[in-house]
Amino acid sequence: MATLSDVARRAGVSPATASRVINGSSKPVTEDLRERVLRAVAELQYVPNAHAQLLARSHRTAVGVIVHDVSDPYFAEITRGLQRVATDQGRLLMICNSYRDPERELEYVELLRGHQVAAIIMAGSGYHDEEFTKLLNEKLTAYEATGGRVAVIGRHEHSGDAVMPDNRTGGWLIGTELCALGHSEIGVVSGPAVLTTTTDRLAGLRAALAEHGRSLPEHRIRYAEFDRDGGAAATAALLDAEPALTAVVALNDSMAIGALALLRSRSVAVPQQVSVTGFDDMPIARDVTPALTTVRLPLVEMGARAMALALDPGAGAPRTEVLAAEVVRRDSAG
Amino acid sequence: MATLSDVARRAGVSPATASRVINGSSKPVTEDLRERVLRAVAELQYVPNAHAQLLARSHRTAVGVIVHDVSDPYFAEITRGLQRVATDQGRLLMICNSYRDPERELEYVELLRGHQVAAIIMAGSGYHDEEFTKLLNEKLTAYEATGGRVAVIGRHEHSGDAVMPDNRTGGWLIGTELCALGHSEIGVVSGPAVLTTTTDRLAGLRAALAEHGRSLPEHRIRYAEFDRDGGAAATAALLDAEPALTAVVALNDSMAIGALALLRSRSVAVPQQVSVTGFDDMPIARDVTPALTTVRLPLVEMGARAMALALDPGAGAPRTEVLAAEVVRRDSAG
DNA sequence: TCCCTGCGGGAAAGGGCTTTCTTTGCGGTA
DNA sequence: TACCGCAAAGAAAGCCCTTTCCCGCAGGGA
Repeated sequence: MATLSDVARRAGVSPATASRVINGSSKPVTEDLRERVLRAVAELQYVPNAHAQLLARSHRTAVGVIVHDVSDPYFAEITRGLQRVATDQGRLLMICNSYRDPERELEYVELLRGHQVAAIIMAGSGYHDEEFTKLLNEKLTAYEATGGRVAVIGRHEHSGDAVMPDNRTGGWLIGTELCALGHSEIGVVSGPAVLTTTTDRLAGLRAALAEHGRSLPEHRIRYAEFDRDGGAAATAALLDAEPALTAVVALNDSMAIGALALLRSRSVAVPQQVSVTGFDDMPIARDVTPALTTVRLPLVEMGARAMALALDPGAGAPRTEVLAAEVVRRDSAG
Repeated sequence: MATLSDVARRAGVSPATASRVINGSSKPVTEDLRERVLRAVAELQYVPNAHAQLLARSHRTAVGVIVHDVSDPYFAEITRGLQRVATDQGRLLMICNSYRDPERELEYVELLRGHQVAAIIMAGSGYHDEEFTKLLNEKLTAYEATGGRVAVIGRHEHSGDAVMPDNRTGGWLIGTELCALGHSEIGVVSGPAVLTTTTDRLAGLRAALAEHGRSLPEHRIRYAEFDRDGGAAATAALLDAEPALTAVVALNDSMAIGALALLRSRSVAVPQQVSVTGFDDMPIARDVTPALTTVRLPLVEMGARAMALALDPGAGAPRTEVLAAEVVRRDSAG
């Protein structure tokens, strides 16, 4: 592996000069030397050692992102927004998948801190777990104490800059929608109960039903993983136990797609026999059949805003931006 | 930001000892000192500077991955396979999205090389572009010359270890399938013509049609981006120009989903009036309506194999593993 | 008593780069 | 001719860690 001094030696200059040429330093270098350096670089196929560079200039420039799983469309969209703003500002992103493992989230905070990132952005739900929340907050605070910036998307525990999708109102909206459509026997296909996203959405839904004089007993809720197969399994269990249901509220679109698949396999007509709704409005929601009635969250914008917050030091007071949810009416609820 | 010497000073030991404790070195350290060091680490919230570590131990351990877009399910699946093997071997992955921009691919090769990765894996299609191919090969070869390992997924230009999905046979299979179903008026919704994936799949398809005495004239092929919207647009153009078609072959599943959406919007019944097929068998293919008849590629396995090749030095001769495609019959073709 | 061995700890040499500070050499003024 | 000032190049001091090499000391055998 060729080093900078190899280049310098070959060009007959000092490493300092070579460095200046390669990095386009503001310090002027005569055309002759500049050319010799560039030739040496090409001949040796020299590529600077990124670690050495990053060590030498104590320039924090990259930004770390912790999500549950980038290949999940929900986070893919958020990441797109993050990416856009980051690229505009010439910043590199380090993306880490926690796969919803709190332990791994803690590890990644340390990893990113060790990599000297300028900011850490945590996307995804918080956990109902005091122990973990305390630990995470400690680590984030320690990071901030050394000049790092933190922004979170949709978790309320950390007291700092935050972008919050309005999950509660979203739940309320979809509940209101179903009541307006005349449903009273409503079941819920829910994500894990430890996630704050889940409980927020449930709380909104519950409030809407209460306003219409309906209740949501615990036995009409099934908890499972926040993915397609979880949705299918929860729907199956729910229908077996509660055959009278006329509507199934899935707490995200992936689960809703699982619900649709299960209902199709049992030849239950949607929405004629049972209505199904989702949450998030991922791109695929319009392509399943029937097209999914769901709650839209401005995912890309959430990402963009979070990155903007993270990169702008701010005045000191923590900022919170709440982004509104809205119902998207398609064909799966009637 | 606390440094190792801060820790050492606070614990009253030398940096060497502190380092040994923190990294669990094989060299023994008395219980007393070990404890003092650990206490200092906790008190100072010390996190080692990753760049300094990576520089000091000239240990290449991370692996770089260049894909078109991880949030595209095709690459998401491949990445899952890569990830699995990498994790098993305790390796970190650096994932880079080229967004199908050749320029960016070249940049990322340099970036990864600069980051001292142990191996680079390139997934996704090659380009029909001699200039670019030559440049890329030069960069990869230079990287290999310094001890780096390279494995590619599905591109034939680089002479090294490779995992190859059998795109040509896949195209042949789907063509044969449609002929068997009695179709003779077949149109193609294709990805960009510069991608080798596209031309391989087309070639197989063409061969199958030829075997059944049918041809595939150029005006029955529409080229567009390899995504949903590209698929919808190409299908619209194709149907307008060739109203007699009874089958549309999309060259990947995303495009097929776009085709389905467009046909639905025009109230064309699938498969009664027009059959549609996809390619790749992404997870969502079974959840659209009608469920997609497509060609399955073992995406996760492709990733796993590629990582295995990359991490195993091999005997010297380049290895190529071809992974077979198979038809998955669902409801969109009849 | 002396020497050797072995173990725990520290000093110091990198690892490859950036950047400040210093030096050198030149043209121009008094 | 002597001196000043400036521009361009080089020397060297870090950046923060790991790891080799060396040293001192205690214990055991001769």
